[in-house]
Amino acid sequence: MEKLIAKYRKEGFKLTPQRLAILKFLEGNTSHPSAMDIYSEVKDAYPTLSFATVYNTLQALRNKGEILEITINPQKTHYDPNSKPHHHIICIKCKKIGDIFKDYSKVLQLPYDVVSEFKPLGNHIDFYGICMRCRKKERRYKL
Amino acid sequence: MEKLIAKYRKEGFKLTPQRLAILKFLEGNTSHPSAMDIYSEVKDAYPTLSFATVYNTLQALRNKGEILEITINPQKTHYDPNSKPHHHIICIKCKKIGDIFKDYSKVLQLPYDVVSEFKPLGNHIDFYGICMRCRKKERRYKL
DNA sequence: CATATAGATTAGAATAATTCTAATTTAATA
DNA sequence: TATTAAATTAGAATTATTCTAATCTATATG
Repeated sequence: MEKLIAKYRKEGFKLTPQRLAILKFLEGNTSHPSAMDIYSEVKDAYPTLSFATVYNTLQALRNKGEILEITINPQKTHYDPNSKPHHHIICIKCKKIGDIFKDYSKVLQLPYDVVSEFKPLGNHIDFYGICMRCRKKERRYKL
Repeated sequence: MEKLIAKYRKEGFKLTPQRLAILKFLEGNTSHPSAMDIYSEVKDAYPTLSFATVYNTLQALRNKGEILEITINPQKTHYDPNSKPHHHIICIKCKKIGDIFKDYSKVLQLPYDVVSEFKPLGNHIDFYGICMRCRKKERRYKL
């Protein structure tokens, strides 16, 4: 965290208390929060916090490649502070999102007609499934 | 198309002229239109068309599994009338979306810790890349 | 063919996420 | 400590989508 902060300062990215609070909230966070989630949390410590600041900070971090946008939910964007490329698995019942750290690039060969039209740079997989909790719930109803 | 319409009628899905126009617009359409795209097009033939009808119809078709939602763009949902499972490749410059018809399920083995937490049901891959047109444009600027 | 009615359509209002604005404040530097 | 470019703020604006309640109509039935 300290190193990151020094790097930001060097880049001319001003470290305001609000931004530090947002960074702290995001650090190691695997809950895939929305802008609202971040706002609610940080607002407790900084009651004058505005959405503009949250969005502004998220945009800056996205441009730096420090966080990833998750667009699974058409209602609102979620953010993932883990910038290492990884994939997601979403429970089709409760929408819980799990992380998958595995690189499939080598096995994802694209068909010829696609390669001739696009130069591929990366990939992201959304797996769909049902999580433990929801599976247990389903069973309960069936019995 | 005729068969599909007969099927819909049997299911009690009323085939109004507006719906037929939407279905006709979507049939074989590979442009991944947004609700607005559909509205604009069909409005020409049915000037009283409302967004409610477009969304209502899209929702019904989605529930039937006839169309897929594309959530790549956080601004708005796009729709894909090709209900066969397939993947997408998105140009990071112009956002053009291409279709990829290939089943990668067999090579997408999930790590153990994920399988113990989720029962996987399906997957969708978004590839990122740069399309021909944008690559040509880039080259032009560099020279 | 006329009728009944469940379901569809409509205009416009409501909602919700996100972006914009313009005035004020502040982190970082000198 | 003063300077200033950049950040913060409240609140307005924007945009996609959903809701509402009144009206209309595709379909099934007599």
